[in-house]
Amino acid sequence: MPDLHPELHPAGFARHDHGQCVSSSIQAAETACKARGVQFTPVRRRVLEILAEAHAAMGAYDVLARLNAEGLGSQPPVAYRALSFLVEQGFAHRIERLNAFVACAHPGSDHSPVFLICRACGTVAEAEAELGGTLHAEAAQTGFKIEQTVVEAQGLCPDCQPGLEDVA
Amino acid sequence: MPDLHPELHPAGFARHDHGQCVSSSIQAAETACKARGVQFTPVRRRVLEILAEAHAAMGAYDVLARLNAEGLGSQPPVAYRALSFLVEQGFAHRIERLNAFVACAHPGSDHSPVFLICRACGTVAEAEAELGGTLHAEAAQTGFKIEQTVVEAQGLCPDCQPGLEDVA
DNA sequence: CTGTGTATGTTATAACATAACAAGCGAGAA
DNA sequence: TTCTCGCTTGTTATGTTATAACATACACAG
Repeated sequence: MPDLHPELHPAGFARHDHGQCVSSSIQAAETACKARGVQFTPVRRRVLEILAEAHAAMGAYDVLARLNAEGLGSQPPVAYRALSFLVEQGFAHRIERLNAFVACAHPGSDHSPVFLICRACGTVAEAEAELGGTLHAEAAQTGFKIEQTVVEAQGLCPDCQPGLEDVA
Repeated sequence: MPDLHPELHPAGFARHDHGQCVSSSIQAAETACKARGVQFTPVRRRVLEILAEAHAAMGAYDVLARLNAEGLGSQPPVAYRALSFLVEQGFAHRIERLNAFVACAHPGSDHSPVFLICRACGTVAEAEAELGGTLHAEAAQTGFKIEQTVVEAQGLCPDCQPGLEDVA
């Protein structure tokens, strides 16, 4: 994997109250878990916090290193299990392109996300897009029944485009 | 990786002359290479043939096994280099979701493909879609400059849908 | 013939992911 | 209480995907 600079550019291309968005992620997850009767355990909670704080894609082993530093688990399955749980429940997403994970930016709403991945700073922004309909329609013509879609765009975020600062 | 059944369902959801589509892939690649002044070496040609014949996504190590059986290379870099070349030149595509590769179904035309991946039989169909415009427009609002997109839909192809045969 | 560029061969290892089984623990039944 | 059931976590081991780094070969221009 190329270096993801997981700590840089903690915003989705816009400054915002970061502590707030972390705590709202956690709160949404807590509420949803209660409603669904699933457990929001310390490991799961902490992994979601780690992802939300990073506000960028993190590899499973990066997450694991954090957990390990805090005594919450040291072997890959611990991280993968927590990440799988978060993805299943819709609290986080997997970025196929990067073999990495991000906290969901729109927790609670049922959505099919579109990711904008900056190749310079590694920031991942989650957009909502209208592709679902178009795609389903196109697929229907061939008889294909879509269950799930992955849409990932790679490019340069506003902060990393030439003209303002360095070209990277 | 889940089993990809690389030999099954050799069509993009439609019967067609298979030998023909293989040879047209090869021919298009040969022409393009000549035009661009890059080499279409035996290994590269054979890898493209292997992908085109399979007409499904194949992992790099599956391709490597074939090469190895034919004495064309036995180490991972051989396969990865050839695959990278084919992807760069637009003769093949990488399916992120599957960590696998397919021969391009529309060689020659500059396109941003959409893949329909059947979770039951592993067939991968390549569609053209109009998403590029929509996506660019949405991204432009945030100031993000898209360079490349990945669109992959997973579901059931016509042959694998319940009602006709087994549900899988 | 010699240097340069491109491709391939080979070794080794990095990075990502999961199978399989053991152990802990809370909730509800007996 | 005590059992046992289901779920979560701990741990070992291994499987799978991918690349770094360096050596070799070969064609072609100078």
